[in-house]
This record gives sequence, structure tokens and C-alpha cells, in this order.
Amino acid sequence: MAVTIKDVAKAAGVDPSTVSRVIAGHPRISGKTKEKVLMVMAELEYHPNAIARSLANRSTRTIGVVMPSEMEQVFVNPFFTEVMRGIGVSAFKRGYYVLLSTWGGGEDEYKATQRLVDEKRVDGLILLTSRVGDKTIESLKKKRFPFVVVGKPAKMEDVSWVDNDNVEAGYAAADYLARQGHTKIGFIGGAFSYVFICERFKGYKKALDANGLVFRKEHLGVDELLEDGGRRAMEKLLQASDRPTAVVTADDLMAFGAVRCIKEAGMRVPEDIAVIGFNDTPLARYMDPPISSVEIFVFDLGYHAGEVLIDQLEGSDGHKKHIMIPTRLVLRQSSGITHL
Amino acid sequence: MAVTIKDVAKAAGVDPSTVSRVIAGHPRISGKTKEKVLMVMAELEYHPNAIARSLANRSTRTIGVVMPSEMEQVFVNPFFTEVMRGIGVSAFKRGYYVLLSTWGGGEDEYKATQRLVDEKRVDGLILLTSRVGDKTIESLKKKRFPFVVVGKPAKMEDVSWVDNDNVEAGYAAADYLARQGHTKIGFIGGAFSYVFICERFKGYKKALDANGLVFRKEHLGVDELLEDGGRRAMEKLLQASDRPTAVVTADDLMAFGAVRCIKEAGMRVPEDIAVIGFNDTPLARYMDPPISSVEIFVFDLGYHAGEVLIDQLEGSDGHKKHIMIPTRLVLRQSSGITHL
DNA sequence: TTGTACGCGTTATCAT
DNA sequence: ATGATAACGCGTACAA
Repeated sequence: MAVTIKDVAKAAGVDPSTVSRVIAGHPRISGKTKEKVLMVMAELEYHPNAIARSLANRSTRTIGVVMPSEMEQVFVNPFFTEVMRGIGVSAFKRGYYVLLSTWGGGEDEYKATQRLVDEKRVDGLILLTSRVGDKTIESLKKKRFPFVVVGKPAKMEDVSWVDNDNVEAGYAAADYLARQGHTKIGFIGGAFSYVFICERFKGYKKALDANGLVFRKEHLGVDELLEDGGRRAMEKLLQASDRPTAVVTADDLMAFGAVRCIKEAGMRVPEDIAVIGFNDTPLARYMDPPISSVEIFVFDLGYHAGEVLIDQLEGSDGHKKHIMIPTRLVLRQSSGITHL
Repeated sequence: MAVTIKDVAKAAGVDPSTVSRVIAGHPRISGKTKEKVLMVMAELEYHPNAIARSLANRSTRTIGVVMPSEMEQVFVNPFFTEVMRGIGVSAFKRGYYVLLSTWGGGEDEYKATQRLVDEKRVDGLILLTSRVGDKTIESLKKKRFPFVVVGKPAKMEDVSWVDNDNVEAGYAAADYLARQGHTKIGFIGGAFSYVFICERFKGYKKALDANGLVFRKEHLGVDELLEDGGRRAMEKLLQASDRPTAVVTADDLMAFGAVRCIKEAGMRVPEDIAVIGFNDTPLARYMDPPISSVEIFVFDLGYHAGEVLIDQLEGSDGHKKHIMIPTRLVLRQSSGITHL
């Protein structure tokens, strides 16, 4: 049986409550007893039982993370690892633990979340899924349970979230290509039900406007967010009456597919068609040619999500925070000659 | 204030202990009261408080995972994500949660582990770090705290672990190349202080023997486990008096570096030098040429680590289990013509 | 400044 | 088959 607060109290000749106060750093405690207690604690190698603390405290000092469902995607990009690392670092800094909600086999994201909340295992939640079910969010809101979404949810006003500035990012990519002299710039992306796709497209279009270019439907390719999707979308663009000389793809995997398609059509990247991807997946730099991409700083997404949540847990400030993480265009060969 | 077991008891007209029994599925309980209680539980949306349960139970139904420190590596390959997914699935199946131990900033792996154990936040531990400190393991052993290591620790006898059969895998890779007619096969790897490097090398050497080939020191390149390491190691091999026509690299990243080096030297893969990598990183298939690699089934590593740990937690069986996950050679263009 | 007494929500042991 | 009671280890108003 492990050493408890009672053992420490007995050994120090004080009451358990006094020991408790020492641990809590209570102000009104005599220097002598405090020292004495600390000595005994060290001697006995006492460590407060976190569970008992939680029960008395009504706080677990633990934040829950709901893993996303689309595992193949997560698997291919290191998004999950990086975001977890960010969450982990912020949690550690503030003295919190991270509990992973794992699910599958009959249970869905919604149920998994409920379980975590209802069983009171965590003080707050970070939702990672890119298309968080409204059901989950609505339920959490109704229960007034603290949570933060990574990525913008559909109804974003009264929910805390941390996300990239995807409009700005889409703008930056397209604007760069326009300034390189391209006048026919295509866009390849996934379903517009993804908020980030919409936003990146919006930014892209804005850049066209700003550079006096017109958007053409023929230059838009929508397909699944995977390599094959990018390839198919590119095939479509190549059949346009006036094919683009550059494309912005809203995801690196799609960019890989697009590049492959272009090569197979006997053309070169970037000489015939320049390509800029998104997310700066580690793969990007290894491709032939290395792919330019918009870096999104996934670690920071996680880190700030943790910060926002913990602020919310500790502060009385009930305001919903929205944080935009800036992005950075990483230029490599696929987007054409640079001035480096 | 949430609804507790007392509320349910009151509403059902029974004692809290009876409700508890219903929850636990106790055998001696009348069908009538059981139904009644279940009704009330559903009606009141009662959910047992996990913390209180843990306190009374002395069991958290939570397993801790200690993340590795070498984040760059983890970041580049999706190892972490996959292994977590495996752990998550097994944990979920058995009704366990997963607590991530995150550390850094002054704290080391040892301290992070101690914290988890001493505060009694978890019932058992899975250690992911490739070179788990002896200090950590010794301490856990002394405390008789249940844990499982993913990968073989230095002193492996009386510790539970789950790992690939790396000797077999190294053998398979080198043997394949030998059967393709190669007589000069090199080996590129990281420091031999990594157990998996030793093992893969051992298998490689065994395959040479089995095929009547001799191992030459000139054909061994040791450098850091990253792309640049692979490139440097390959440069060295190219300077050998009789350069190899094929290489086994103990890590995909090193394989990428090796391929790059070969190309830069004006040679081709696989025509001039065939290459086989390790881990079957998602990147491998996207390389030019696509890299053959040994798939190591990271998900299974995690899954079985979870299983072994939970068995250990629940069973009285105190025996240390050792599980070998088989590997599979995935043939792509970098290893030469196949019969497909 | 310190001790007393009770509560946190559940489970387990003894009764009945 | 069920109820009363005492843990589980800690925090905290209240009293002293």
C-alpha cells in the first residue's frame, strides 16, 4: 500500500489537513511546520494521489482529445502527431494531462465524446475532426462543457476555435503565381463541404481579382482529397479549351497526383505547368520536382488549442476565443524559378 | 450538479449499493429491481463518475503512453500515429482509456514516467521510446508496476515487449537481393546502439552467409538515421574499391538519401544500384523511383502492446510476454525487376 | 496557525 | 436479495 497523506501527517506529528495545506501552498502556515512536512514528504517519497485529488477537487486536470475518424488521411500526413505534440506541450506547461478518446467498432465520435464528458474524466475537450458533427458540438454547448475546435466548425460564432488563415493562405499561393506572370491559374481541391477548402478557394479567387485575372469554371477541379483525386482533377483541367499554366491545389496529396498526371501527359513541372500544394507535408520536399507548399504550422494549432482551452478552464472569462495561425508559402521548384 | 448514484437510488426507492450492484452486473439481484433501476438510470441520464469509481476501485482503467523524445524522427514518419491508433483500438476493445505522457522543458522521460506512476493516474504503461532508459525500466521493475515496451529494451529477458522480427526482416531484404543475382550487397544503418539496427544487420549478414557471399567492411555505412545520414553513408560505399550493386538501408529516410546520392553520382536506381529501405514509410511509394521497403505493421505493434499490457493488468499471469510481429517485403522499382 | 468534521461518488463488507 | 456502514485519499469550511 502506497504512502498516503495520513502517513505523512503521522510522521510529521501534524494533522492531514495541515499536510494538505502545505501541498496547496497555503499562505498561513508556519515556516517550521512547513519545512518539517516537506522533509517528511521527501523522506517517505510521498506523492499525492491524483484520483483522490480529483474527487475532492472536482477537477481532473486532464484535457481530452477526440481522435479523427478518417484515419487513412491522418495516417498519410503527420498532422495528428504534430497537433498532439502541440497540445502536449501546452498541457505540460500548464500542468495538465492529455487523455485520448479512442473509439471505433460500433461507437462513433459522438458517443465517444459523450462518454468522456459524462463520466467526468476530463475537464475540457479538444476536437480534431475536420468536419466535427454538429451533433457533438451542439451537445457540448448545451451541457456548457468547455471545448475548443481545431479548424473552423460550421457554426463558428459562439464556439472557440483555432485555425489557419486559409483565405489568406489561398490568396498568397495564387498571388505568387500571378506575380510570376501566370494568367491562367487553376484550382484543385476537395469537396466544398470542408470549410478549409472553401476558404482556400475564396483566397485564390480574391488573388485572381486583385491581379486582374478572371476565374474560369474549366479551371476548377474538385475530387477526393487524395493522390488519385488530384490526378483526376488535373486530367480534367488539361482538357480545358485553354489549359492553365499553373495550379493551386488545396492539399499536398492532390498536388502529388496532379504532378504525376502532368508528367504522364508528357509535360514538365514547372516549365509547362507550375504547382503549389498545401500543408507542406514532409513528403513535399522529396518529390520530383520538390513541391512548393503552404506551411500551416500544425504544432501551433495544437499548442494554441491547448492554451485557449486551459485559459477557458481556469479563467472566469467565458468569451469564446478565435485564433488564426498564419501560414507561410514555402517555395521549391514546382512553382517555378525563384529569386533565391 | 450532476446526477449521482444517490439520486438514482432515491428515485428508484432503493439503496445506493443496490444501484451499484446493478451497474456491476451482480448476479444476485431480482429482475424487478434491476429493471426498475435501469429505467431510472436511463430516465435521469445517469453516468457513473469514473473518478469516484477509480478511487473506490483502486483502478483507473487507463493506460499511460510515454512519448518518445526524438521528435524530429517521430515527426517525419507516421510511426507515432499508427502505434497510437493500435494502442487506442486495443484499449477501446477492452474498455480502457489512454493517457499521453508528454514531456520536455526540463522534464525527462524518467521523471514523466515517475509522475504518472506515483500519482496513480494509470494502471499500466506502454513505453514507446526506441532507446528506453535503463533507469526508467529498472525503476518500474522495482516498483512492480506493469509495463510493456514497444521495441526490445537492452535487457529484454524479464520485461514484456512487442517488436518486429528484425533479424528475419534484415534477412529477407538481403536474401531477396542475393537471389536477384547481386553478389556485392551493402548495408547502411544508424548507430549500433539501437537494438533494431543490430538485428537488421544481423539478418543481413545471415543472408549473405546463406547465399555464399562474404561480408566486407567497406560495404557497411553507419551514419545518423536521417536522409543526410543515408546520403553520406552511400557516398562512402561508392568509394569502396569494389562498390556494391545493391544496398539494404535500415531506414527509409536513409534510403531516400542513398538514392539521392546515387542519382547525383550520375547512376541509376535500380539499374546501377538496387536499394531496399525499411519501415515502408508512406513516402516510399512516391519516390522516384518508388522504393522497395520492409513493412513493419506499426499498427500491430501498438495493438499487441495494448493487449499484452491489459492481459497483464487483468490476468494474474505474471509472466513476461514477448511478441514478434512479422514483417513483409514490399517490392517496388528500386530493388530491380520483379516477376509481377 | 492548526485541528475537527464532513463531503466528493462509488464500491465492498457485513449484516439481515 | 437488499440495506446500512465503512472505506478510498484528499480538500476545506469552520472552529479553536
